[in-house]
Amino acid sequence: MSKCDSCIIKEFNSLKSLTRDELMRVSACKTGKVYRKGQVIFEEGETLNGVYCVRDGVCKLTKLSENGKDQVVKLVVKGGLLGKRSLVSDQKTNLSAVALNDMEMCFIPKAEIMKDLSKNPKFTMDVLKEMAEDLKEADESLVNMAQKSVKARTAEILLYIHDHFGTDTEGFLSIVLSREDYASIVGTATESAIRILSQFKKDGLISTSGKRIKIEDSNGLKWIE
Amino acid sequence: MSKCDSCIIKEFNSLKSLTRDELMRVSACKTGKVYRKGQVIFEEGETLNGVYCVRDGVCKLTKLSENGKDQVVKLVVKGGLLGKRSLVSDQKTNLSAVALNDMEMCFIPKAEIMKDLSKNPKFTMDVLKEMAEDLKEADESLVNMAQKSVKARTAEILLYIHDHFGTDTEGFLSIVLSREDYASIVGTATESAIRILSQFKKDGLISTSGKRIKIEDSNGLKWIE
DNA sequence: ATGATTACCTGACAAATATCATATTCTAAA
DNA sequence: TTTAGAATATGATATTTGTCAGGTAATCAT
Repeated sequence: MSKCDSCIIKEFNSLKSLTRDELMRVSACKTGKVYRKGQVIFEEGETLNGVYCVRDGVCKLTKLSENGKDQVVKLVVKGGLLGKRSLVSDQKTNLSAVALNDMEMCFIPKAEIMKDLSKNPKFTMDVLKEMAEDLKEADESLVNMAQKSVKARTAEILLYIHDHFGTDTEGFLSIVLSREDYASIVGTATESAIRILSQFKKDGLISTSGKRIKIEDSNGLKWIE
Repeated sequence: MSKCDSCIIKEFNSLKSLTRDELMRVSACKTGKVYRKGQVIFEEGETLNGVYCVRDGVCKLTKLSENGKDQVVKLVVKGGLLGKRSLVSDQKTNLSAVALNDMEMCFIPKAEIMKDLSKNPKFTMDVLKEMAEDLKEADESLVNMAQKSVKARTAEILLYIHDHFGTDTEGFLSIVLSREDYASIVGTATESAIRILSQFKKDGLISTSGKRIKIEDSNGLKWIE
C-alpha cells in the first residue's frame, strides 16, 4: 500500500495539514479496505474507532427516518473523510455509510488521529474548517428541503452532482445513482422521483443511457420551481 | 458590565474551557449589546468580526430561501454562541440572527477569540465538539424535514421547545413564537401552521393563552404522524 | 440462454399542502 | 380610548405529492 505522505488524496482533505512525520506515523498504522458496490461501510449507531479516507469510489451517508425510510444526507467521493464528527464528539456515529460503487479506502485508527488533533493546531483548525463547511452545506440542504418543491430539489441534485463530481468522457454524470437513491436524496417517494426524471427527459432537460444521466439543458434545470 | 470569569453563562458554552487568564483578556475587550424584540443582530452575507454570547433572551437563526421565504434553522437561548461557524471558516455568515424577545448579549472581537483558538487546544476541541453537535442536529432536522409530514414536524417542534427551553411558572412554553415563526421553522405556509395548531387545540393536545402555548398531552403529540 | 429478481415506468386515485379570499381578534400607536 | 395595522382564523379550491396496482425492461446467478 502506498504511503500517506506521497498519497495525492490527502491534498483534498485536512490530512494535508499534517507534518511529514505525522503522516509517516499515520501511514504506518493505517489499513487499506475495499468495499463492493452496495456494501455497508458502517451503520448508524456503531462506534467507529477511526476515520475512513476515500481513495476511490463514491458512497452515500444516510440516516434512518422514524418512518423507516433512509434519507441520504451527503455523497462522499475521493478525498473525503468519513467519521470525523463521530471521532471529535466521541459519540456513536449518527449516519450510515454505504458504497455506491466499488471503493478503496484507508482506515486510520482513532488513537493516531486524536494524537495529531491534540498536538497540531493547524490540523485541528483544518478539521474545524471542514466541519464548518459541512454545517453550512447542511443548513443549505435544510432550507432547500423545507422550501422547495420535489421537482426543484431533483433538478438541483442533478446540477449539484454535475458541478461537484463532474462527468465522464461522454458527458454523463460521473456518479450513477438508482431512482431510489435519487428519491432518498430529495426526500420523496421512488415513484415521484421516477416521474420527475421522466418528465425532465420529455422536456429535453436531461437524456439517459441505462442508468446514466446526461444534463442537456442546465439552464432549464436551474429555473425549475 | 460583569466580568467573563465570574459570568455563569460561560458554563453553558465552550468559553468554559478558557483559562482564568484568557477569560480576563476576553472580558477586557468584550462589549455588551442589547437588542429589542424583532431587531436584526446580523444578516446573511455580513462579515462578522466576532462572536456573540447570549446572556439573556432568545433569537432565531434564519436563512433566506430562493423563493423569498425565511427558513428558521436554529433557536438560540442563554449560553449560546452566535457566529462560530463564520469565525472559524473565515467566511461571511450564512445565516441571519433576529431577536425573538429583548436580548442581552456580549460581543467578543474575532482577534481575541482566534488567539485562544490557536493557543488553547482544550478550547479548540470544545468548539470542535460544539460544531459536531450542531452538525448532528442539522442532519436530524434534514431527515425530519424530508421525511415527516408538516403535522408531525409541528408536533415535534413543540416538544423540542418544551424539552430544550422549558416552561414558565404556569406551564406555558417559555419561548413564545408567532404562527409565522412556527411556519418558518417547520417549512410550511403560515395558514397551514395556524390550521395545525388549531387542530392540536381542538384535539386537546395543546392549549393556548394569547400567543402562549401549553402542552397538554405530550404523549399524544409524540404519536402524530 | 433462461428464469428469477430487481429496477424502472405509468395510471388512477387519495391524501397532504398551498393558495386565495375573507372574516375576526389582537395590539400598539395616536 | 380609539383605531389602523398586524396576527390569527377558517372556508373553498387548486396543486403537489403519496400510495397502490399493474405493467415492462434490465440484470444477475445458474
